[in-house]
Amino acid sequence: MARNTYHHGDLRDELLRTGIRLATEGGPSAVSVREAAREVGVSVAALYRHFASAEQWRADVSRLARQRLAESMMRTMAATQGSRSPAVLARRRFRACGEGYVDFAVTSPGLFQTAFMPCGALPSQPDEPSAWSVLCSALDDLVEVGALDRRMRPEAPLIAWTAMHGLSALLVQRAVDPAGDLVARVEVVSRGVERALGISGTAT
Amino acid sequence: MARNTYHHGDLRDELLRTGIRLATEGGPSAVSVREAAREVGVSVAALYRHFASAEQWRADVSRLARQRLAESMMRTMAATQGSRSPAVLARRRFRACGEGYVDFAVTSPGLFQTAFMPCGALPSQPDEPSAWSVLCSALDDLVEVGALDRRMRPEAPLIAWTAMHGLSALLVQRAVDPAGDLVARVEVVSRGVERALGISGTAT
DNA sequence: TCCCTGTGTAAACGCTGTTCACAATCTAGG
DNA sequence: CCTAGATTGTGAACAGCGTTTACACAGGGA
Repeated sequence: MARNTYHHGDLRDELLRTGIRLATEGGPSAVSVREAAREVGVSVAALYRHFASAEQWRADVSRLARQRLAESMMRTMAATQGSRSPAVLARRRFRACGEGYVDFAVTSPGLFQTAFMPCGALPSQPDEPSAWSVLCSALDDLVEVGALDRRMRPEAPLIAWTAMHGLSALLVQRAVDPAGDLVARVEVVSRGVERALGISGTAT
Repeated sequence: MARNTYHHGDLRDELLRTGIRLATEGGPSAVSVREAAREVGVSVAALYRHFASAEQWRADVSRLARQRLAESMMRTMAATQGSRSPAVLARRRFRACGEGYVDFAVTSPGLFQTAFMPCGALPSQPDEPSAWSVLCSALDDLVEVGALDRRMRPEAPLIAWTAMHGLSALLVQRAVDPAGDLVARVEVVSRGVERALGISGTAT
């Protein structure tokens, strides 16, 4: 980390990585220009060679955080064990999709809040992995195996995303008391989404 | 507003009201101690006679904002026109409950973000009106008229709240593109919640 | 009347984001 | 190789923020 040359060579990326670490440890308010510069061992003004403003830097950190969220969802989905039928596998993977979302929020609340903190334009590049695209691919699989009615497909992502994001946000902000059983709540909301989408075979 | 006496007499409340106004106009980042003191026409340190810290003041402003949210829901519900049967009235009022939530978020995004900004303990006093209690009374009405299965009642508020809060949060943060039709999205999520809860008579 | 408690003030401290002139380094072209 | 220019990092300054401190003003009870 400690550089030996005058020119860092990878300062922009390291500032972003440091921002992610600060967000993970202390939440949105902890991701400050001066702290990041201190951690990297560089002058404060150096950041302004790579970002137009602190706000721009924070927005990029936030975008990276959303990317981490999508990766968490993909990891949880990938860890889902295959079953006999592709139908129950698709349903399990859809479940895992939402569980990965909530899991990311509760295990990294600071990073989750940073991912959705109020900062300018949220829409990410269309090519990079997003929670939306991961969710959509899971829904496509459900349609493919016949577990989700094709006519429901257009409105499905909004219904699923709002439910899981709402649960995550309220948990992170302790708006629902954190003493309660977490997995039970995730189960309740997951089954609610499945009923809302009319996903067949939810009896398991 | 401009006081004539040395002692203000109502400074605490006016600082809270000013905080609400600042939040409404500029969002969470605009609600600062110095700005509030400037607006009220008082010294900065005066605030510290009434609040332990800026964080405490902000937390109280946030609690007031959540109260405004609950009031918005109640207003929308109260404006719902009565119908022939109490059953359709209860369903309409339940719809209005969620619509009032989302409406508050999109018409006062700064205040909504302030209501749920990351600041310490969110749980409000049990006696004051909260979005949760308003929602619960609407659900009780649904059970009363037989539109909602009593066995669904315990998990109903979590399902309904997470959906509406998620939609509101994602709309406010522009995570779903704001160009789309707003009322259509609210409709989609509302119907999803009704299917999730198995509310009868959703064909209207 | 006097004093004491409660409330508002002014000034200072360290923190933040931002900008400036300047210095060190890397890179192209001769 | 060597120099000119572009790129990247530095240090100092500025204003704004939250917080604390010692002090000034007002009102109520002995």
